Amino acid sequence: MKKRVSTPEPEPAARRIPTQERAKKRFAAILDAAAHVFADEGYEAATMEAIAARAETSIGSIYQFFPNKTALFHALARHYHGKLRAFFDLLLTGPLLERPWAEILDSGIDAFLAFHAHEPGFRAVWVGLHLTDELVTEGEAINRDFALRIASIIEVKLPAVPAARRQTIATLMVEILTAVIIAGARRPAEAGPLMDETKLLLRGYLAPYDAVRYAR
Amino acid sequence: MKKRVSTPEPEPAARRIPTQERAKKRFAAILDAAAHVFADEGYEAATMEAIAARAETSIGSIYQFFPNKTALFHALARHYHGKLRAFFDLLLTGPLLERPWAEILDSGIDAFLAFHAHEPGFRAVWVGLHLTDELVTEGEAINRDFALRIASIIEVKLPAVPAARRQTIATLMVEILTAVIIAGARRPAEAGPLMDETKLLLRGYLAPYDAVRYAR
DNA sequence: ACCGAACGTGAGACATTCTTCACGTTCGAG
DNA sequence: CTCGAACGTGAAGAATGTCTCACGTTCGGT
Repeated sequence: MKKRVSTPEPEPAARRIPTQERAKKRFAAILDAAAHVFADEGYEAATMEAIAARAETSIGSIYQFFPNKTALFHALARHYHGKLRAFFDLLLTGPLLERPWAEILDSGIDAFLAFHAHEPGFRAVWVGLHLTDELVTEGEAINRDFALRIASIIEVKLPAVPAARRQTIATLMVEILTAVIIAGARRPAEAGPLMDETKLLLRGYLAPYDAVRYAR
Repeated sequence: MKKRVSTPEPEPAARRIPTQERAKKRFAAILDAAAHVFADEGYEAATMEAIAARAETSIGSIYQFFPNKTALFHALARHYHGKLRAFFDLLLTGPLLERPWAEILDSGIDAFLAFHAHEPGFRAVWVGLHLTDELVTEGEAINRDFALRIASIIEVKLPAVPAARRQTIATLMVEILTAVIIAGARRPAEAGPLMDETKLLLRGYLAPYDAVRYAR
């Protein structure tokens, strides 16, 4: 279950790629089941058995497509990484970008919240990705990607923000959003107020830079 | 390793309480080793074997004092909870509280950072406490405690903050500090700038309430 | 010096989970 | 309809990890 420090990672055996329709369906069902089970139990506690059961298939079938548990999790991570990309592409090319900064902030956060609510496995993957060294790399990639997109929005909408701090601010925003969403999931009763306060926080914090454009 | 839904939790057997000096030393060594191993590997991946090895003792000795792995982790959590309490008591009774808000914020964060750096296991415990349902309760207790102390500082130093939002703000601050510290540990190179930006963020966000006292 | 209590040990019982594989089934091209 | 390839299955193998327990050692009061 755990890799000893010296193990040279025995090159995960290649697996079958589904060609028939039923195999594709099964593949998708496994991925979906994995998302739910990982979300409910966490990476370590989730068992292949449970995932197979939830996908209404057998353990053997999972191993037809994924060489091991880690690979399954990675596939899920890539899946969500792609979805997050699509989400941002939509946001960055849509009409929202023409609105004032405060509105982008509010609506962007709401949209991201909706994305989270709609993809139950995403949070689990995101959290799980920072758990073990094995998975951190993938998680960092998603986070960095996320931060880069935010930085590009800041560059356009808040040109008064010093370029040197732009990336740090974007990173901080990602970390804060992540933390608040996770906290909200932990205590649903506080989720609403906490999120509202977070919006106020981010708006208030960056307000000086937003004001510049009107100040001169 | 995992509890099945119906298991009625078989009442953890009582363990020996160390009376002799050598037993106390061993007890402490186990706790210390556990902190490091949990920090390095995470709760699930940490093995009792590894903890015993690090404490330079045998597995059997651990089970002399702790009925199971969870209990060991809980003991560690209580240990750090106490230390955090002491940390805040020091802060809340010290001369720092007489200084202006911005200074309390900066110095308080620095002190908390130092606390973290000085207690390597604390972060691991803090993170681990939110991983499995089994441990969430303890983690929430620490977080709530933390937030209450911050709220009480806000009440004194920033009386302009509406009472209704005080607790939410304090909770948000705890979540943010946690997130930034964890992120900093993940990417040490960015830790400094990220923490500085966090200070700016919190200061800027609450500045309006701080200004009130001088404004009238 | 003596002795009961406290202590320390680690092999192994027991349990869980990942992963493989040989076998049976279904599909679809010809 | 035929047949090879793709597919699905789950019992069993292999690995790892938690926790117990019978035994040997050390301590400290008398």
